[in-house]
Amino acid sequence: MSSTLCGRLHRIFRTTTTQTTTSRLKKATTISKPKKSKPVAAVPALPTTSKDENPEALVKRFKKQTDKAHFRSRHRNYEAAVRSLAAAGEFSGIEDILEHQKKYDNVTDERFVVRLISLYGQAGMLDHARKLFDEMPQLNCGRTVMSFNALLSACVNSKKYDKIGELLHEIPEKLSITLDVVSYNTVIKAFCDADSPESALAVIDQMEKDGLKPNLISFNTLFDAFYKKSRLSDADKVWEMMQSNGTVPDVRSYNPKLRALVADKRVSEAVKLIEEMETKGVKPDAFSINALIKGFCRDENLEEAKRWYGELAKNDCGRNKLTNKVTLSLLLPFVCDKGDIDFAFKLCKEAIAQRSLVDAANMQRVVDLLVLGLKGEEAKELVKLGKESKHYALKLPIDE
DNA sequence: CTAGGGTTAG
Repeated sequence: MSSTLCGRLHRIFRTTTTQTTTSRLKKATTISKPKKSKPVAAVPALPTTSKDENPEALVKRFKKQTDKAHFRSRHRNYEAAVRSLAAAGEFSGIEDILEHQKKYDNVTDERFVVRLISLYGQAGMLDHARKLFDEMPQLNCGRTVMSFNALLSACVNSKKYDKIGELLHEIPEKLSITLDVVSYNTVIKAFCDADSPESALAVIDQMEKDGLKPNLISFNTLFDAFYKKSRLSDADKVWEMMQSNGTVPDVRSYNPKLRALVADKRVSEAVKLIEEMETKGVKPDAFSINALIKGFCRDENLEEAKRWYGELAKNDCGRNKLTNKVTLSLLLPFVCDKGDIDFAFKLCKEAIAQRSLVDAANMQRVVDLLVLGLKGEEAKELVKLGKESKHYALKLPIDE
């Protein structure tokens, strides 16, 4: 059975690769070529906890820390280290710390190895991911569709889309692995990222023929791809498919549409869509509201931008640091441009209180504007708060 | 302890 399933899926991959999508897939492949010597890190640069530590020290410290079982159980620890090393281009350090993990008993646990495979993928180190997958039997660790899926996903994260067809051809049949919905969804994601949403649609067809039912994630992946390309009528067809599949949309189905409407300068329709979501019991989140804020900032509608920022706080979806950083980086320069110093001051205080990092130059601008606006006390307060937070070395203009 | 094989903006 498994051979039939993946044989068909592989055929879709092959056909689409040899037809219209060839150039696109090739292009997607060549895009990553120039960086071939240095793997592409798929993890966005986020503020890390251990900043400015030199890579050798980090590797050494990390290996010592992983002697503790408690430390090993927290995937976030691994992600932070790998992200930081990848950002520094220290791929041998990543290899060092991940290979080191083989000495722990955890390697017999497939879930643990899956985590390591996906870390290699996030660091853009697909060859290492593949090698680890191949070594699993020697490590006394059983392989199921779960580790195969981790490997597929590593292709997507390292943008090596052309490897997916090879893996589908080579592995499932040989290892008697039956593909599941996650496998198909990963292939859908690969086609979407490789700029071939048409092929991704073909995968949906194939999975239905193979007796697997597409799920929410299958459709949401397609929504994102079509709306990103402003292909609203294609996306409408996906809504119909979803409906006939009996799948109920969630907030992540609506968010790409909100962004597309805003990008198409249809902000009032986006607002209506938010209302529709609420009617249907789908609660808008920070992504939904940020889409609107972005539109109102662009249209220079200060009142509406402020109102929706208030909605963020009300819905308690402004808690996330990263989310807040995005909101504030949208809003702060705009509010300064509009000369609403009091609101800018409030935003800065909230940013500091929530420890969500915003661009230091933007915050300095607020200090300067406060001074210009004869609000010296507020300016001083902000400088003091920035200093206390240890994140901002703000200066009063008179200090210079 | 709660999670990490698959889906969001910049």
